[in-house]
Amino acid sequence: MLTKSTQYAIRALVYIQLQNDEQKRPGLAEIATEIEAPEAYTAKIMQILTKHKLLSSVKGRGGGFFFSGKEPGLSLYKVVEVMEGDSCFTSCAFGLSTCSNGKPCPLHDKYGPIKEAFLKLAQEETIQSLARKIEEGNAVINLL
Amino acid sequence: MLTKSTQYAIRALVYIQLQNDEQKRPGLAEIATEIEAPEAYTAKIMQILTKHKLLSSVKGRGGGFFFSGKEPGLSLYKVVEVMEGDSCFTSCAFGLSTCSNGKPCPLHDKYGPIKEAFLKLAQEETIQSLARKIEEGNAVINLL
DNA sequence: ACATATAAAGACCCATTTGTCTTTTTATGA
DNA sequence: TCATAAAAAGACAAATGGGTCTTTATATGT
Repeated sequence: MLTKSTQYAIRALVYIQLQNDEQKRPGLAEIATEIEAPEAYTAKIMQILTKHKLLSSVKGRGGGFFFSGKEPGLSLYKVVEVMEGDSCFTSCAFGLSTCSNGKPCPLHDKYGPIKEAFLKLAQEETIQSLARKIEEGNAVINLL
Repeated sequence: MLTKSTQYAIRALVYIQLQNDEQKRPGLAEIATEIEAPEAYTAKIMQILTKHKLLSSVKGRGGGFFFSGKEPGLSLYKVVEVMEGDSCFTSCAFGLSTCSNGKPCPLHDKYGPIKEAFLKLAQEETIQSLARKIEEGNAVINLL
């Protein structure tokens, strides 16, 4: 499972993309309310994201968060990597650091493909592709 | 990812099954050493497992842990459920409590099958089936 | 019967994640 | 130009997961 921080990050980024698509740059307070996350904690998460240049921000009056068109699609993989590292894509379900094709743990053959599928999902889906699903009415991001 | 406690539990149970297959009942110290886990912490985990009757134990001289033949195969699902709950099998990747087929989050359709596959794995594989893989030389549980 | 080896129980501690509060910086609109 | 709205930064607090230590209960071999 992804950590709560990662989930907040993904929800926030998707919300920002949706707003950007309507020529708006949401601010922290608005984002936190919308994704149902504590405001101060959301601030921390946004700081991590901007520090790693996953999106842009401007301070001061009329400021807020946005994707500068320059950034290409932002994969979920990248977001997860920045928020919690990539161990959820790589580590052995048994917790064996030595687990490999040569020295497989008893779950290696069955769990491997699942991890693969998850990695593929994270690499192929982007904040933008998720936002599009919502815009096209194929998904919702309603928390209530 | 499974928690460290769950991983310790699975490793311990598989080791006990392997020893049982050779008519032995390993004790706490031996188990902890073998699975490379802190002894006192392993004790806590064993207490949880016995309290939930996932395996049996005897105190005193010559005591130790064992599966009374009565217990049928012990699924990984059951172990996970006892150790950390079942949210890793059920919860939404987006962290939306409302996520469902009717109100799908943007990852619902692609992540659902992955969760399904993981659940199936956990329900079908048992401590005994894992132990058998090791006995048949198709897997190892070596930590070094 | 008893000493002893062993599991069980409980109190405690540490690290990480999650979350809050206060202060500082900075861009911008009036 | 300058007051102010906003993000950035940093210190702190709470909750949880992981881990240790000490004491208690009990089964068993002698």
